[in-house]
Formats: sequence, C-alpha cells, structure tokens
Amino acid sequence: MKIGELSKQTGMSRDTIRFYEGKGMLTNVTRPFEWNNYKNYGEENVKRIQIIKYLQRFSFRLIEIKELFDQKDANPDKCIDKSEVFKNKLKIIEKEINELQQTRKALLEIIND
Amino acid sequence: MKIGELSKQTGMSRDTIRFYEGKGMLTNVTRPFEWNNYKNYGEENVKRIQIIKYLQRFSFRLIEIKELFDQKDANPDKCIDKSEVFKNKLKIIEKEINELQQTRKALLEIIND
DNA sequence: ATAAACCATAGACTATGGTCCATGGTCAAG
DNA sequence: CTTGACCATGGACCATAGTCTATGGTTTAT
Repeated sequence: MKIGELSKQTGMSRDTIRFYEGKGMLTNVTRPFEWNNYKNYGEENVKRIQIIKYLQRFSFRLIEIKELFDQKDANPDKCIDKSEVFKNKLKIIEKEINELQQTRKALLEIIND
Repeated sequence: MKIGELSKQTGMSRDTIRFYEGKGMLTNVTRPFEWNNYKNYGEENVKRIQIIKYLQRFSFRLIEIKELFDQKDANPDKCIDKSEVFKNKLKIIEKEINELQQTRKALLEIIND
C-alpha cells in the first residue's frame, strides 16, 4: 500500500510514518514501480505502527521499540521475552516515581516551614 | 568579579554562566573597563546562581526561575509569596506522579497476564 | 488540459539545558 | 617576547518525537 493508505489505516500522519521509516522502524518498504518512485509499504507495517502507539503509552522510546523490532527481524522464530522487557520498563518507571516523590517530600517540607 | 571568579565561587562552568546571562537571569553585569571589553559580574550573582541550583532540584525550569528574579527586580520591596510558587510546583509534581502511577498500573496488569 | 490530490526528499523548526568550537583580543609570568 | 591562561561572541551540536515547508514530480478527476 502507498503511504496515504497506511496513514489512513493507522491514523498516523504521513510525516510521522516517514519519520519512523527514516528511523528504520518499518519493514518491507519497496519501490516497485519503474515509472515513478512511489514506495510500497507492506501490510505488516499497519501492525508495526499499532505496536509503536501501544508501547508509547507505556513510555517506551522509539529507539527501544526499534530494538524490539530488530530482534524480531533478526530472529523471527525466537520468542521475545516480553515480560522481561516490561519488567525492565516497570523498574525505570518506579525509579522515576521515587525521584518525584523525593522532590514532593522536599517541597512539602519547604511549604510547611 | 570576572566570570572566572564567579565560576569558581559557584562551581558553574563559564559557559553555563554565560548561558544564564543570555537568558537574562543575572543582574548587574557591566563592562567597566575602557581598554578591554571584559565584563564585571556583581557579587549578588553568586547568590542568584545558588538559587538557580536550589530551585532546579525541585524541577523548576529556568524560565520560571527567571520570572521569579524578574518579579523581585521589578518590585524589590514586595515579598514574593514563595509558598504560592512552591504549592503550584507541588501540584505539577503530583500530577506527574499520578500519570506515572497510571502507567505503572497498566504495566503491572500486562506483566501479570 | 488543468486543477486537486498525492508522492518523494531534504532541511528547518519546536522545547530544554546546557556543552563545545572557532575566532580573536587581553593579560600575566617567565 | 612568547606562552599559557583568561575573556568575549556567535553559532553548531546533543537528545526526543515529531511537524512544517519548499521543491518538484505523478496521478486522478473533471
């Protein structure tokens, strides 16, 4: 499908899709026409983009998501230990929460002085 | 004092001091010499920079710190209601904590499925 | 045939808090 | 008198996740 179709099916802007593509996060992007240089985006990119959106909700960064895709591409049969990935992210989130709570405490002390 | 001295007394790099200066966060910066264009930084900038460091620990942004300085400069006699400022910051911090806790919950649900 | 809609590429721009570099002038010690 | 340390200015660069614009080519509908 062309980029416009992919954009429609995912709700992502063309620019954003091109941005992801530039980061190497999409797969099976070809240029099948001889008379123009339009690209063709494989169907599986719909799912990829949905995964990007999904993981971003958990504050995964694009580079991390790309790494997951790369692992999958390099080793399609090996099942990625998702729970491992999510557990790592959980730890980071909890660390951030802790830091903010430290800040909160300090602020409360200031206010109550 | 010259910038090197200010740097020594505060532990901030020259570049950072110039950066703050460019943001208009310093005061009483003059060019008192006719034979060169070296600047003179008033003593009160030591305190200013300490305040910057202090407020940054509570995740104040430079622009917010600058606003506080500007208020003080415009109205040196009026006491700034610090507790108001800190309370506002507290609310923002608490909102961020809440958002992270939402994310944490969602992550926990994924992991435990 | 012409306009609207589409496609590609490259680069600039946003916020944040700096850091680093190049250029050129000045000052202090040996 | 020269070297090293200091000073000033301006601009480039870092990460992050895009957005927007310019330019030019293509396709589709009227």
